[in-house]
Amino acid sequence: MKDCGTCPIQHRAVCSLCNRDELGKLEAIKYYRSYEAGQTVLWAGDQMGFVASVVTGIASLSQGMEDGRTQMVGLLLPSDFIGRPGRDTAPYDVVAVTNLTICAFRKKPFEELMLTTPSLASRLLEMTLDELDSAREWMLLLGRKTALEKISSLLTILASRDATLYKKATRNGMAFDLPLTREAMADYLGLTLETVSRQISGLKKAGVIHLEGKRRVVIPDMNQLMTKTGDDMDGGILV
Amino acid sequence: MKDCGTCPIQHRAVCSLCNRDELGKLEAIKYYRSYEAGQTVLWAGDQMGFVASVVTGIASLSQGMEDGRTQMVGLLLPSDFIGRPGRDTAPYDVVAVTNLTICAFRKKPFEELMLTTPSLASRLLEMTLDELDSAREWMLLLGRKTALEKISSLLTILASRDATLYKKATRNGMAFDLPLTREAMADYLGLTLETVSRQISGLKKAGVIHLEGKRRVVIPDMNQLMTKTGDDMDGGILV
DNA sequence: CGCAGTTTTGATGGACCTCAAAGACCGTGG
DNA sequence: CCACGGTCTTTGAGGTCCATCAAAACTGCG
Repeated sequence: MKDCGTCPIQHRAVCSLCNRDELGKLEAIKYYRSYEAGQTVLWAGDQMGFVASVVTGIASLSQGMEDGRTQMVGLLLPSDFIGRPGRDTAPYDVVAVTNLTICAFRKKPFEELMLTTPSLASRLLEMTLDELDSAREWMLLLGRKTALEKISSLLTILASRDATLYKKATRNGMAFDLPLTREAMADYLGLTLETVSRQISGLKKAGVIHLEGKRRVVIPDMNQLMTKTGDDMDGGILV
Repeated sequence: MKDCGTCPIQHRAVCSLCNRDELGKLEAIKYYRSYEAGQTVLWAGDQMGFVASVVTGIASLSQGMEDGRTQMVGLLLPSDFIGRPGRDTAPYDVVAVTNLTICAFRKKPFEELMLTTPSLASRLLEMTLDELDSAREWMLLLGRKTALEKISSLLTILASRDATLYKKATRNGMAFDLPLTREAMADYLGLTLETVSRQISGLKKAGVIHLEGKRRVVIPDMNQLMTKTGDDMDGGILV
């Protein structure tokens, strides 16, 4: 996977607008790193020598309070960007949720390249604006949704991301793997792990979802799940 | 206030890195608009013909659910940016919290200017990354803090913003105006207005704050307020 | 004054947290 | 193969924080 030409995320990553020449310059300063599920990629406050794109796997961004309470503030999926040009310490803990591979760029040269490469800067702006939108959507979830709505929203999002990944539409009977532990879900949703577990059991008993083992979720009726999210469903296209 | 040279926010706004020549081009496509407190600047879903900087006053970004629940997802203060180049409908309601003046740029020409003006694009990226950080900080507040911690955090933030505005440090005995109604605070904090009122009464009874009228807040001991926020205080510099 | 909007205060209930223990899953080693 | 321990998950009982419902007090204004 040395070559950007065969990169699975090239069409969506920070480098997606770069031409062959610009990709060449990026290749010169890039290197891959892998982490196992559970490993910490960066601790909040660490010096960051690189910025990076997630190539495969999932990472989380988390913020903690002194007494141990933590809140996940972002899930990084393939093609998402880690780090911030112009700042040299990590603001959040970055943890590999699943096995993870990233395409890292040495920070200094990357920042220099940004100055002379509008296609890089403008794609990063676009991605950052998208992330800001997701963060704000999550604020609505954290501030106003009930536990049931939170869980349903998370499952809906994970289902549609899984569908996107395999280029399929969400549909009745679809199944996907839950990459997160109950605790990680709780941290993301602003709940306790017990509440997460109870709500999932509730959805299972109500027949909205089935579980195959602990980690595989089957959704017999996508519409039914979406009615539990509290969201407007006008945009929900079912197949 | 026609001239960017006398603009109070020029040094922090999206145009802060522009040279005289670039400012000239911006002046050609800009116009001021004013709104009274309570007026809606944009409805979610509206076509946006412009992007803008807040010059004076405060605006809020809010997201609503069908059943009426709402969550404020951002507070826009002087120098903050409204709108997103590359998208033409507003994602959130934008409401003038106080009397408000904005410096608007026609969207199409602004987008064209962005393509040829790196200082504009890079400043917007920087501002967007800062906003993303604030949004994530707010996620911690919404997901994990208690009502008392939420109120205390909001008061601390408003106090330090007020101090910044007048180029003073936060200090014991400082006073500032609460620009938000109880309901607006509740929408921002993910609480009900009754809970907001009760917590403020509690802080008042505990002597952590004093109220002069309903809207002016006096903070006799900034440190005491900050211990209520739940945050790490290592950075808190008192005068 | 009287009215509308905002804020305060009270009483009650419920959603979710906390504490606790048991059950399921999985790899390891006897 | 099964026993063993560790991790993750489920389930239960009880308590608390905050939402909800309701009404009164305050504010500003015609």
